Amino acid sequence: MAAKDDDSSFDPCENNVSFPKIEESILEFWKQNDIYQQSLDQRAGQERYVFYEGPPTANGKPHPGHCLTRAIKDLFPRYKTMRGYFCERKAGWDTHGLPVEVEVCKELGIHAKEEIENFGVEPFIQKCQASVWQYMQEWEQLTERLGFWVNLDQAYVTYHQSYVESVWWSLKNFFDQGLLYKGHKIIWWWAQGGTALSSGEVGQGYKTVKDPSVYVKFPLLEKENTSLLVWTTTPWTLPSNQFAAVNEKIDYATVYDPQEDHYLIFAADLVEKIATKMKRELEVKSTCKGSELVGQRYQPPFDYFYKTDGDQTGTLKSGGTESRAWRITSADFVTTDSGTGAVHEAPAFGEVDYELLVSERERFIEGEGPNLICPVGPNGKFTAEVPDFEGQWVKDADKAITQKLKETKALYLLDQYEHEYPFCWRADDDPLIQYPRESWFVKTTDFKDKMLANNQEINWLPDHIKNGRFGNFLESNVDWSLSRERYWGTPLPIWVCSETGKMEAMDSYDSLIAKPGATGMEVWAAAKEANPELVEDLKVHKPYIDAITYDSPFAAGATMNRVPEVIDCWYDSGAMPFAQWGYPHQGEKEFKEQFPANFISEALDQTRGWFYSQLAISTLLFGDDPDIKFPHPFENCIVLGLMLAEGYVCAKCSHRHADQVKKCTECGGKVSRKTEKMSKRLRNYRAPNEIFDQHGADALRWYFFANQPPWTSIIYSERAIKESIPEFLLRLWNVYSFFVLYANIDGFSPSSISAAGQLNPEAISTGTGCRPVSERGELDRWLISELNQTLKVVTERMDQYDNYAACTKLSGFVDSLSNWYVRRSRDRFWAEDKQDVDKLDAYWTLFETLATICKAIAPFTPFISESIWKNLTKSFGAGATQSVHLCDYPMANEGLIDETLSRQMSLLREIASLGLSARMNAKLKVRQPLSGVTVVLNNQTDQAWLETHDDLLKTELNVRAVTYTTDAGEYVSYQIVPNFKLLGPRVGKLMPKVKGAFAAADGKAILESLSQTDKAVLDVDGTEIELTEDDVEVRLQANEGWAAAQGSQAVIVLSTELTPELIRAGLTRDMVRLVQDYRKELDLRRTDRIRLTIETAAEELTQAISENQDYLAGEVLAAEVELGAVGAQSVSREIGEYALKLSIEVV
RNA sequence: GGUCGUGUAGCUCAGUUGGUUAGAGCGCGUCGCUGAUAACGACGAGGUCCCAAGUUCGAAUCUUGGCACGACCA
Repeated sequence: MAAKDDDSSFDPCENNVSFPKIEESILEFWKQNDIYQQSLDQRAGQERYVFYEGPPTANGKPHPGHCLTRAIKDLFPRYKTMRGYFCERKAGWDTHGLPVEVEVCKELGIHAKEEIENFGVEPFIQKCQASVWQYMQEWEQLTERLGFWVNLDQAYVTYHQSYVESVWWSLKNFFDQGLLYKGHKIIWWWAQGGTALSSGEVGQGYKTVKDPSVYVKFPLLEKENTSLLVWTTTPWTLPSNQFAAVNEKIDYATVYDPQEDHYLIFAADLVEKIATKMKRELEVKSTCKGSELVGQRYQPPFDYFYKTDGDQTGTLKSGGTESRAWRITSADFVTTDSGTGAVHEAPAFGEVDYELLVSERERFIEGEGPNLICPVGPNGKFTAEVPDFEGQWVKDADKAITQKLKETKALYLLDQYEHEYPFCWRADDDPLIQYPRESWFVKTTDFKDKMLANNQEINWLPDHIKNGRFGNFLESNVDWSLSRERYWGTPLPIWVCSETGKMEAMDSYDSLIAKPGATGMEVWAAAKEANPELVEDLKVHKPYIDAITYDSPFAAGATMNRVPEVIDCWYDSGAMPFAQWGYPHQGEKEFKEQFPANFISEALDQTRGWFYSQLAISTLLFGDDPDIKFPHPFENCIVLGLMLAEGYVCAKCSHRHADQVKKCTECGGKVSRKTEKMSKRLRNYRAPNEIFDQHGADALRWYFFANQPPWTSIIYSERAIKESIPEFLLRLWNVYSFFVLYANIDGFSPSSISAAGQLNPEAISTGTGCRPVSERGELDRWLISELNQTLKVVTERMDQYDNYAACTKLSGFVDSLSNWYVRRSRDRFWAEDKQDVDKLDAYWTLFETLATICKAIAPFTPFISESIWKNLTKSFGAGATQSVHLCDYPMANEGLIDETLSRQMSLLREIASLGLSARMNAKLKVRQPLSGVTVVLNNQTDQAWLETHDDLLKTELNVRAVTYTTDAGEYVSYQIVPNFKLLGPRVGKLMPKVKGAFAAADGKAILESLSQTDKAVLDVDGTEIELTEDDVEVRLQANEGWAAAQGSQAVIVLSTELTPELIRAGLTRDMVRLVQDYRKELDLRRTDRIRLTIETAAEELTQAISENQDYLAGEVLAAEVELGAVGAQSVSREIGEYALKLSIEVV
């Protein structure tokens, strides 16, 4: 954008604008001048707008979904800053947890926990810490390139000591209140990784798999030759069987299998199904309710425990005794959807099974109920209690167990069953198992009501999240399973007495080492000495923290040792409202000033993640504080939809194509468009950087903001991103470059403005030749009115976090600006007299509009607006605000909104559009002047106004005259229709008849009656209905035979008769076009004056030219127009059937 | 199976409290413009508003029940 002419007020715009190139230079400008910091400094002391950054993990590459979150996170803080708020934006990084460990394991080529232990926890942790920053650069680059203004230099990091200690403080708080407890639960267990997974993590790993489906005979002890037929998809749990469950309400059949000469009991509804599967005739002997089966004893398929404990009984609380296990019980969850209607229960390996055990145990007096059978180790392998399968990984043992069942004839049927089963989300091949485990829990269930109340006060967008997904999740709240038996995470700050088992929680490193007898700190000191590069923060991590012990206050001579667990990394991120400041050990001021957040935003998958962890921790910690009102820790939350990729997939061979092609490049098959999940594996999306390089960050941002509400799923389609450019960015750019072009040609300069500052309307009004808006022409007043109307809507919508509606409004305005204001004002800019008042009005109006709209779009498309701003303010030097992002957001001046004018102009535009439509239908090109049009309005309210705009219509439609008529019976017929909204409630059921009566009535007569007496009477089946003007809507129907077009408010009729004079005028316009073409061909400057010579034998042309010589000369900037022989430098052209030669000479 | 959401033009989506000609952009077609020019504009074709029942004078809109898709959870 090098200035060719330093005298001009604006740098010329390049013809072929490259947004990515502009953006690079703007980034440089922001950096050089520290605009972000300035935008903050300028608001210091103002009311805060608090934003929390949900920390991403930087150990993977950022993908398009991150662009969306970062774009939305940028939009509202920018907007609010311009609205005058002080909005600091602290970046953050989520650094702990399984994802990091798994990455490091991959790098090391190891997998299981034992392998990590063999590698050594200390070097492993060090690797984790380093790995966290692996893609840091890419993240920072993306953040900057997208224009996401956030303070990266002072980012919070979840592994930092201060952060960890904040988390400790909150945990100690819970511990001291008894809210942190160790419990025994069935959890989803990742055996290879040796850790539990949270429900959110489990949810991410479901896959469809085929598992064996086994139907096993459980012989009943009290019934000869009869078995309960039990079904399971996890044969490996059968050795641990403790009960069989039926549903009391279901009917069970006793069937006879002749082939085996054996009786089987299972759900009556399933007899046919199972008979089909077995390809056997099964004979139903009798049926009974499930309740009749309850209590019967059976022999389990494996006797590892049964052989010793099979006869044990216990005393019931209700009196009497019952066998402890291996009998039929009842459970509601048993259905006949699949299987046999009888379910095998291994309480160790199923949550519902475990609950059943617990409720069974409660029937017995203390100590006499059934114990939990669990012959599987934490590594997922069978223990010595099951010698036949000892050491086998349970899932692998399925086969051997099935084989064994076959041998003992316990197996009745073997089948396959397809279902969803969870796998470890980070290690795809590892199936999870349900497993009993001791784990630390946070007692969130005690706070359910408070969390629900807190939730009610949050403004969720979209609002169905509140009582839908999030609300439901809170309703079914279970205690937070907090601990992880892993390595890289915030250590659980609890120390246990070696003697008494009593525990204490620590809230900081200092308070820990200040404990009497504290020792073990030298382990860290030694490591640090060996490697001074080690970051200090590691000292609060495993294994260093584990080394620290102190004297037990509970028993003399005993030591306090830390428990081995680390915590769920969701807890880390949920603690960020206070932990980002290190509160309460430090940062109290910052915390108090910036709690709660006004605004956060993440994608839908964070419902159970960050949204929940924040709300839960905050409610537990601060929910009872009378000074802290709900909602906290966030007030407004935009829940973004998932981002989908667009793919082109061959129907035949499934080959994937990156771009839209019709035929498959591999097999020639038909390729169809498909939207699907983004997947690293399929590489079905373009890297964000490629989008930035080709289309620019503003294009991507605008696409995100303006194409759909942010909570719908967004298709990341390069094609769509590209297409959104001409619609808005380029259109605005064209208007702007049009302005710059002519302002420079005319020497228009805004530099006369005193105190330019932010180029507010008041400042602009001081410019030389700038008249008050009220004195300017209609078109100018209309534009300013639309502009203010736009600002009004945009600020209203943005205050409601509705960026989509705001963008729609902005886009509509830019369209009006380009396609009506500039188009209709072009000749004003071309006026000869540089001091012409109307011309200056046009410049000032357009200048003000550009300056204002540029500020209005700044939060959305920060680059292009900055670029325009810099050029518009070029002539003021330091007199104008340096960056558009340092300006206040433009607010509507409602006094300048003229609703009537707006309505009238839209009517005028409709009439113009109808005129063009009529021309089109009559095949009369716009270049051909016509003698006139006749306009017939449905409603005369605005006729007088329209009549004052004849000139505009004349130019737009290229006609000589515009006439309005009310008596247009010749051209149109009047059709009247009822105003349903008004008449409906009044006449009720009569409405269909009224409608008929309207159709049958003489429209014109009724209209006349209305216009004369303000009322009319309609006869509907003998009932007279009195009508007022409002009850009737008029529709005009153009009669046949006219070149006419009808719209909702008017009919336009063209005079199609072409006089020779009109034809010649048309020829002249053709001539103008030819000359302009030729000028361009000769590469003349726009301001070059020429001598034009035309040579033609066509009489019609000669006459046309001489008749319209002045017009022609004016249009093509010809000093002279000569009819006669051309010289050697000429071209031959044709207009219709006429041939001619042209020559041009610059004078 | 449960919860939530979505279903409107070839594609992506709007459609305010129910009101009778259902809109936009892109794409497509036809044409125009040629001093915003590797732009720009106009016009047009294209819709059983997923289906069914109900409420109502009147339903894309409200109710109920289906169907399909998606997400989350079991």
